[in-house]
Amino acid sequence: MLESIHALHDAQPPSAGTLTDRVYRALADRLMSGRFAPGDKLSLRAVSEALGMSIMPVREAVSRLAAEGALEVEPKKAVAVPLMHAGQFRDITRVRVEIEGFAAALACNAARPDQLHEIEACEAAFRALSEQGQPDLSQAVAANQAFHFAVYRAAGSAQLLEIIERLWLRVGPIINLDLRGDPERLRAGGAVEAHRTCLEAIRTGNPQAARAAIAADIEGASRFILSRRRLPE
Amino acid sequence: MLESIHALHDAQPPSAGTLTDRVYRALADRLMSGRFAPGDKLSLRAVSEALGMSIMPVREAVSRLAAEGALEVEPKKAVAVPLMHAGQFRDITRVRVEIEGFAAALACNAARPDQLHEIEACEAAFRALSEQGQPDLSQAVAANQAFHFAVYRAAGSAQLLEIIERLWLRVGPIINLDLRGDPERLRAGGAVEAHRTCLEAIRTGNPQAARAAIAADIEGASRFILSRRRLPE
DNA sequence: TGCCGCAATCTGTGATCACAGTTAGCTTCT
DNA sequence: AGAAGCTAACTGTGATCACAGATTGCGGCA
Repeated sequence: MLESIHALHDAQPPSAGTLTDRVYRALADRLMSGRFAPGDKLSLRAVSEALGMSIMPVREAVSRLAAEGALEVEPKKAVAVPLMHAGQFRDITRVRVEIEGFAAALACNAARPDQLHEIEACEAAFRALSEQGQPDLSQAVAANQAFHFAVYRAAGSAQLLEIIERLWLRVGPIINLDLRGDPERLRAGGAVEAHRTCLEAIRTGNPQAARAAIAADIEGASRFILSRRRLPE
Repeated sequence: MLESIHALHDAQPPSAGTLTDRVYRALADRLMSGRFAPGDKLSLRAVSEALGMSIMPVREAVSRLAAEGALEVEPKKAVAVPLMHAGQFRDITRVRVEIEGFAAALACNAARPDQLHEIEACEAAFRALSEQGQPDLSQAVAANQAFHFAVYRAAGSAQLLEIIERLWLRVGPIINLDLRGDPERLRAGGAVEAHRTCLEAIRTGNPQAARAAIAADIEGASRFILSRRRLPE
């Protein structure tokens, strides 16, 4: 079983909404930021005890995440973070390039000034972290995510944003677990340059360039991960 | 309350999977094909009684659909099919044009011979239905859906297919409820021509044409629905 | 020493019950 | 007759219990 469950209670108390919502956010956050690894198993009872509630809210939250493909639940078997074959990873990468690239292109024409400022701040924060000698990888994961979603939010499409969130829920355990564990990724992947190029494209209103920059970022990370050959098949 | 719930038991017994899965499929099918209208209310207890089970499987299925945005559930209030503002509908249409267009483009290079045959059969079936004097609108809805998903399946991307299914789950109550109630849509929308053009593009391996044809189909239906001004805001 | 098999434990699934907030209809008062 | 206020029924949420299949590890046999 996964010991990190026992740290689930450390989540800040947003206390908003139902218990189910709280469990959902806690699990989703951990999946997206790579604090769960593919193959990790969860137990409804263990999670519910760690969170001090009955299993009812947990099973509903898990059920939602399973519906989104972020968790895998086979009848009578422990729920698990899905394993992903290399082929599936290539497929989801292709889809991300198209969809997240589209969002970046939209952002060029739709970003309000305050949103542009936020994107600039996120870019600067991520670059600052990357240039440190011993980057805090956990912060780097968060900063990278913050930049991407600042861009996607600026696209002004709620539908698109939800779709992208679901994609990240699925690739988070692969992308961010990897990033979290390897300082080299920050340099080799070329993420810093891609972010800078993307920011510049949004600033100057160049949709094709923005799309290309996001595509380069996603494909760079993908190549790096596939080159490790840790994915089955 | 919605009387059509009482007809839920007429679903063919796939009997596969858990009770929750069966309920999920039954509700999803009805949403996607427009047999639920925006604003319709559901009761967990009513559905469970109509299906002859406890409310447990129903609430899990509903919870999944709510996570996908296909149903709306506010605490302590009845579950409802979400209302959609005109602005939201325009947004989702824009996203569908991009994503479903991308799938059609992929299909041009990825469709196997048997998949091309299936697409051809679906196109012919839909055209035959449309050319009848008194088209069976219920069958037309199903035939239209069959054609689109034959194309999207041929794209060979499981990720894309899931995303598109979720989009249809959300627009189904609007698109298909409308189509189901108005014979005029079959003619005015230009769906038959769009399907033929799309089929021809896949046959000849022309991704841009396929993308344009799907875009024309989606936008045609969207224009028709928006012109009715039945959507709030 | 190594492998097979059984049994205890753990898994999610489903039913039933209790509860608090919402809704809607009826009664009652003006 | 009409409107206001109260009550009764209905809503989803959460807890607890029962069950059957999967898993795991221990014990015995070769």
